[in-house]
Amino acid sequence: MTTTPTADWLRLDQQICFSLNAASRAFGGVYRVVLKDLGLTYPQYLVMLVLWEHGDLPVKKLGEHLRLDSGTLSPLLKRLEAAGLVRRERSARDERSVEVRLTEEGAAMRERALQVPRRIATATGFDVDEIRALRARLDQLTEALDAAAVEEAAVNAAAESPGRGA
Amino acid sequence: MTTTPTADWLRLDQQICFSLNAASRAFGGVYRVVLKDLGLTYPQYLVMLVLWEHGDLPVKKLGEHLRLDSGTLSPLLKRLEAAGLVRRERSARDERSVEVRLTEEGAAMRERALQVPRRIATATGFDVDEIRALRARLDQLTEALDAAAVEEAAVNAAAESPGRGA
DNA sequence: CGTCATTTAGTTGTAGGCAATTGAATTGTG
DNA sequence: CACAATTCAATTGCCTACAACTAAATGACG
Repeated sequence: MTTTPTADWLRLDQQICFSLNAASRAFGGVYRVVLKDLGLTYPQYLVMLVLWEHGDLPVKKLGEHLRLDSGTLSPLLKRLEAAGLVRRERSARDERSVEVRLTEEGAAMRERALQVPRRIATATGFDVDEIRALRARLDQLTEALDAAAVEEAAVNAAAESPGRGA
Repeated sequence: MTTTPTADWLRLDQQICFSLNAASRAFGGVYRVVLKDLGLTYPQYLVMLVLWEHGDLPVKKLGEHLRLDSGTLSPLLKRLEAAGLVRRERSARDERSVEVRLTEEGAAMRERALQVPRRIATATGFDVDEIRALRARLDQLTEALDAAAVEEAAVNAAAESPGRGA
């Protein structure tokens, strides 16, 4: 049982989100180096991962896997297309939808990418089980935060227009 | 002891960095909502935290606390200045340096910000000790990654120009 | 004193991320 | 069928992040 003075709650080094941010950006640094020979940025690499795993997908599905919307994906996919790794084709069945397809070159890159996860895993200094445990913890955190964001948004909306409360 | 087929290493849901990214962005969502009445973005809030904790600081020091460089801080600080929370003044002793000072309004905002960490902590669904443990784990991860980035960069540099090896 | 390397902010260019809007296609409903 | 609501991708605008570069000021050293 550890009590903390209220004032200290504002200390930067107590903010979990700061540690999280720092770790995320540190990963960015490692990926930047490791992905350089593939010519990919980290988010582009994530898109390729999804395509390698699931095959061709509409932008919508891609976004669901990655939790990204079209505002982020559209320009990113254009860059992948310009790099020759991907084609974007309007679906014939549903003209609203755009299918993202791997090119030969994009599919071929998978082989070269196989070494990436191992290099990254090594860089973390964690073993497989530690990584798994941390992942589980983070996913749990994300779930709680997503739920809370909805809650908070509802509270805020109620505060702005005190319409019909429960 | 769990062996994983090499091919599976590319699976998105095995990438620790993805969980990390997702959590980081989920935090972003909560902070966006919680910080709305303060009119701050999350990185701006971090800057304010540092200033509240350490008082006026040159841009350089601010960047060291936050691991951000002038390319990120300069425009961000301009926005804080435009919002009236901060002043930027060329140091008299060293004209290269720019002191970032809290305005009355900026200092006063601290009171209103005191509630933020509690709301965020609640949103995580974790208790204080769980947060502390996760923070420690993440900081450890960041340290390992920072070290590895340097290693990898050295390897890459050596590969590009095979100059004098050890 | 003068020159040169270093330090410090700022700027530019590229790339994410996200909210809000737009426009086209599809679906549901009368 | 007609028309409204919905879905989907793209676009716009704003805010990070970071590499590479510029410009000004400082410090060290011959």
